[in-house]
Amino acid sequence: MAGRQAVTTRDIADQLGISISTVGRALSDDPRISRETRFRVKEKAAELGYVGNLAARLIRGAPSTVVGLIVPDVRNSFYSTAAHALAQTMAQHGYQVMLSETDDHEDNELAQVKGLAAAQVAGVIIVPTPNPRAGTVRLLRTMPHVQFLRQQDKLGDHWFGVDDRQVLRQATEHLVSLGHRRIAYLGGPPGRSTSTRRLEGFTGVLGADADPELIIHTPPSSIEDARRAVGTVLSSPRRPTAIVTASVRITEGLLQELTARGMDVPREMSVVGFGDEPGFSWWGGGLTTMALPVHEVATSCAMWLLQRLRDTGNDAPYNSRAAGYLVTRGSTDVPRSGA
Amino acid sequence: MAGRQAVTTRDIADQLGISISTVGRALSDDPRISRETRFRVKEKAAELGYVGNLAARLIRGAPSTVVGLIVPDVRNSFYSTAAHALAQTMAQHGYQVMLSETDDHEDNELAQVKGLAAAQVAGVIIVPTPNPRAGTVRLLRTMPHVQFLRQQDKLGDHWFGVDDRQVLRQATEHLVSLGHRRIAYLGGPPGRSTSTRRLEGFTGVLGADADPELIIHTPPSSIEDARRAVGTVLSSPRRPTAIVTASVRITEGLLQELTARGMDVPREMSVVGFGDEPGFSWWGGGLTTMALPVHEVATSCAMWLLQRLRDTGNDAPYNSRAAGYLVTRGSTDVPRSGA
DNA sequence: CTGAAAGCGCTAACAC
DNA sequence: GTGTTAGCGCTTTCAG
Repeated sequence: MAGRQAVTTRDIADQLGISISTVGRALSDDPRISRETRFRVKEKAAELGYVGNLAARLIRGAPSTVVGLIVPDVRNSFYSTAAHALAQTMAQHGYQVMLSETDDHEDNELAQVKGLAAAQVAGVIIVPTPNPRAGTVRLLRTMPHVQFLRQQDKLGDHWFGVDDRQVLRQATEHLVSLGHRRIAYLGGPPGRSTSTRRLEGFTGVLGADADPELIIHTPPSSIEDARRAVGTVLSSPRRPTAIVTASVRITEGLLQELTARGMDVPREMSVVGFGDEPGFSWWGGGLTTMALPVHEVATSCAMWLLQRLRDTGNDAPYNSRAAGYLVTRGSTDVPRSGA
Repeated sequence: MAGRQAVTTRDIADQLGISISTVGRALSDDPRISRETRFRVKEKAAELGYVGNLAARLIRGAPSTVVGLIVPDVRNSFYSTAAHALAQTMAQHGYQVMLSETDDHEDNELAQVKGLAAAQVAGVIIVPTPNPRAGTVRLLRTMPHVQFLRQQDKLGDHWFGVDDRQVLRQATEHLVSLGHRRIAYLGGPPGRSTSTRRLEGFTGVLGADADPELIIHTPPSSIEDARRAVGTVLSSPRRPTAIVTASVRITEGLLQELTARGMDVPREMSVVGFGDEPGFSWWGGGLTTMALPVHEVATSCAMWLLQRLRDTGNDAPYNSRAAGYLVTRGSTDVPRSGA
């Protein structure tokens, strides 16, 4: 690399033989500065490759132009979609995005929130861990923030997500309407707000027909555990005629396992997935699945935060719960033998 | 939100009736400060929820703890993988990651680089656009940076990527070894360094057998264009017995189109994909494809940058070209009729 | 062992 | 129309 030292307003002032404040004013198009001086300053700035020092502005009390995004893992398509929507929306409005991952560990979460606070971010969008540390809660209270997808009461009442209950309700209703009664549910363990509500959506529809033995909780991001769970379900004496899943990774595990076992879908087993990833459409005869408007939700979330940053007073609770929609493809059919 | 105002060292000093510098020293474990004072200061700091102001440190010349990542679009699995590897590695070493997207547009790229420069980032990892603006080049020269995946000579000689030529060579050799001669190539337009080298890998193996009519360039991130290209290839009078692709999205488009047409793979057509996305393993009888060690490459890239930030002197050229490997599944077989 | 003071780059009040 | 000055939060001399 070459010129380590960044050029400052002082450099410009010195080279032009004028004062630093004149330079500052010229650069910010202050009307008091003569057209000519303004021109000379800007020309020199361009020539030297001047780039303002945000840190210096920040310290003077200028509003920060950075927002933080805290997610478990960007590789998860929900979160990469969110990161994209956020980066896009924020860039359009002159903001920058700081990316933090928690790996769903509360200590990482706290460390990241501290980092963002130290960096003076203007606001934060967070997918909280199941049980945030007290420090995390306290720190977040000092900065504008919104929760995305997951919801944690202690973290305040600003939330953008999908209607998890509705999503699983609709998935389950679809199977029930086809005649299924013995349906297995593969989801994340309760504790995460999303998992809890998804399970509620499922049991809400199935009522007394819900068989506790066919409700299996696995770590929602482990494909391996999901595959094992599928094995358990299939070898159950009360083997189901259909399976619904409540996480993208679990869905992927399910598809892998069913493929490996050469299961005949939908003849032997109907399947409804969660989310609509690229490969889902060509799995077998196409996977029937619940598509989620993640991009839209993330964009709304970003827009709301922007608005919130402008209007520092407004702090009214805000909740947005977007609906998912069923994409019917080839993986669901009526049960072979009446359940 | 509550306490807008962040607490400063001054607040701590005032409340304890000591000087600001003592507080600063205590917080940084300066041995000159008595054990007791140090303790009182830290306790007070914790009580008030003190978080150092990075901007203030920065302006004093402290090294920045932020690195920038510039990618076309994080939703692309290559880049989300990179973002994850980077975030993870950097967090481990006390750095933070600023995420910038270019959407492959050079003006966005310039704007993002400017933003990162203004934010005083310590370094940058960039997937450059095909033709960076002069300003981008000039600005990048002033900060430590590494190129990731794509390579652009003007941007310097630090690069981490995969051996694109080798990847397409191996893919093509696999088909040739099965007996294919009439092979179509679906890749991005030359101009991007990666596309050029991938095409070279293909033509290098096929030599005189390469049929210009069967080499089709489409925007590497457009599934739609890829699908159309597949149509073109299939209706060609010199219809190929096999197809290789040179981008993930194009591969996805190909799979969709072949599925839609009910093509019998590998009997009617052999196919080798690019990258190994989750769904590829269950497409048809499994997609034979070139897997790429993106995570490993990204991690090395991050580690190298860290090292580079420490050792400010070292600026020797560094190139790393990781090999991809063939994953043989069910989508390739010997040609039905001798080519 | 602790305090006072300077200064990083920038802006805004206050001169002239 | 332009210059001077002060001060943001922090570290780092230089004095005690």
